[in-house]
Amino acid sequence: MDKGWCLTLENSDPVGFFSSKPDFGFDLSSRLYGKEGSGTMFLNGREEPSASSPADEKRVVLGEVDFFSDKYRPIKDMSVKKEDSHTARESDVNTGLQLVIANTGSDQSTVDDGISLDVEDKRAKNELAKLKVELERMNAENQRLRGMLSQVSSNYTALQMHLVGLMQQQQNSTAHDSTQELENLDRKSLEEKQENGKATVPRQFLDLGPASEIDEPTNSSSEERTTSGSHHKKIGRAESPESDSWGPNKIPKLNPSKPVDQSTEATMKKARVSVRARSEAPMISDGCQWRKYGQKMAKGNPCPRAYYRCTMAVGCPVRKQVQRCAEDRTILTTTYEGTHNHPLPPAATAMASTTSAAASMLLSGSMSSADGLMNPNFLARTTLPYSSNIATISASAPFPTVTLDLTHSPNPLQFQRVPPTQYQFPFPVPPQNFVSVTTPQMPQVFGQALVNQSKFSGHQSSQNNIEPIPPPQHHQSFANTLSAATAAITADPNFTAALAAAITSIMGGSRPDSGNTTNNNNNNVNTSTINKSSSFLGN
DNA sequence: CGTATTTGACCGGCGC
DNA sequence: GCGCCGGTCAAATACG
Repeated sequence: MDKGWCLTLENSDPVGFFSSKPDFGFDLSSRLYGKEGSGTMFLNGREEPSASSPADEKRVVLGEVDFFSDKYRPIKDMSVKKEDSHTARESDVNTGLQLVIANTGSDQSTVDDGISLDVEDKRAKNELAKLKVELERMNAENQRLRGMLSQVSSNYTALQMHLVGLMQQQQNSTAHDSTQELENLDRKSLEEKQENGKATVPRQFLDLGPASEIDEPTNSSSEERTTSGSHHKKIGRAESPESDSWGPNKIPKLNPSKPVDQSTEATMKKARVSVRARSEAPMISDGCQWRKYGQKMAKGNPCPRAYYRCTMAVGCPVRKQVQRCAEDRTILTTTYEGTHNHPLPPAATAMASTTSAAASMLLSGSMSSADGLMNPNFLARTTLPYSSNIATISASAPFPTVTLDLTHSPNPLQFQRVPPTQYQFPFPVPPQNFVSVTTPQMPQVFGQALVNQSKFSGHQSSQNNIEPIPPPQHHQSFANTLSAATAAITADPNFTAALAAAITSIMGGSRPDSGNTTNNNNNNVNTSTINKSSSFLGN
């Protein structure tokens, strides 16, 4: 094509013939330029030599060019004549496409060698393809590294928790409470089991959490929840040992005669994680499937509270309550309890890991707090220095509850008090790589969760979507928020217990998530609250 | 027709 | 002991 020629396409195609084509650009070799607005040109064009054509006539073949293979598939052959008016148009009756040729000496024509342009274009495409391949390779590598990091982190956590257990055991050996001794023995045996076990991650960590209960053996408040004979009818339905974890009936009553591990396990099961998030949807998306089994009007809130149970696996004990906030009905409070007894879809791992970590934090925090009360130094040096700083215990809640407030913009240093009876657990500022590194990693570390939720999501992750229902976008962002929350929680170097809990999930059987959750980020965990009942910590 | 939801009944804990 | 409350059950109903 001669210098000064400028070919443009105006797609007036009313039937969308061209608009349905890939929009990867134009083949510059033909010097065809898409004209957005009047109809985006999605086709590539190629100027074809036409021996018989006069100098003022151009023959242009429109076609598709495969981006990767660089193969060209002609679609339409058109020729245009240059006119004195500097502009010529040719319409195609079949497609409605208008090819416009102008002799204006525009800058597009600065390159007059179509062949060199073509070569350059191809080279660029090849380069791009190579880059893509490289990018994929890097991604794979990244995933692998994340897995390794997760493994290392898990091992570290296991070791640290083991150390904590040993230290506490030592402490207890001097201060003795028979129950404590029992607990220590229990921990030790559990740890030993762990060591002999398949995974490197301590399943027992979760069970160790509620140590505080044990620290307060005499008290009436803790105890024996589900296993005692009082509840009855529910036992039948529960197939897993954890199945009856939810319910008012299970409020702890300390029964010293019960094995320690049972009580601790029960406590773990009783731990709840509340997630506050803004959502117009009836439920937030957490990637699990739920079945509603009840709805009640709760006192002090005009909005009904809905009860759901996880239906992703038979006998899964996980329940959740969903209720709108009375003050701000755009805020949805979802409270989870229980541990899934099945693998979770990637989409569910964000919520799962978040809540699991939070619950673990709570439980371990209770232990630490209790220990801290008895042994401040120990506490300060071990698990939860933050909590020790603000660890005044609330006496109201029947269940230990962690509240993740995702309704505010991130303000890491802000300690926000939510319910009057709860105290805040300050998470440290998420690291800068919080989004790009930590978040994706978490799902790998935390394979299974304490909790999750349902069908609206499930598509946060590109692969393995179990949920059939495509999630609204806000669900996606919510999942990302959860990932961020998880990241924030786990970003706390002192938050080993949370890690332990999360890791426990892995042991729970779910395969690690590929961690491909991309981070978009409206993630904001600016606040977390811990609410510990009196029974939990003892007064 | 199978599954999910709704909704009133029921149960146990707790406070008075 | 009674009533309130939170939570669960299960029959009835709705839905696809």
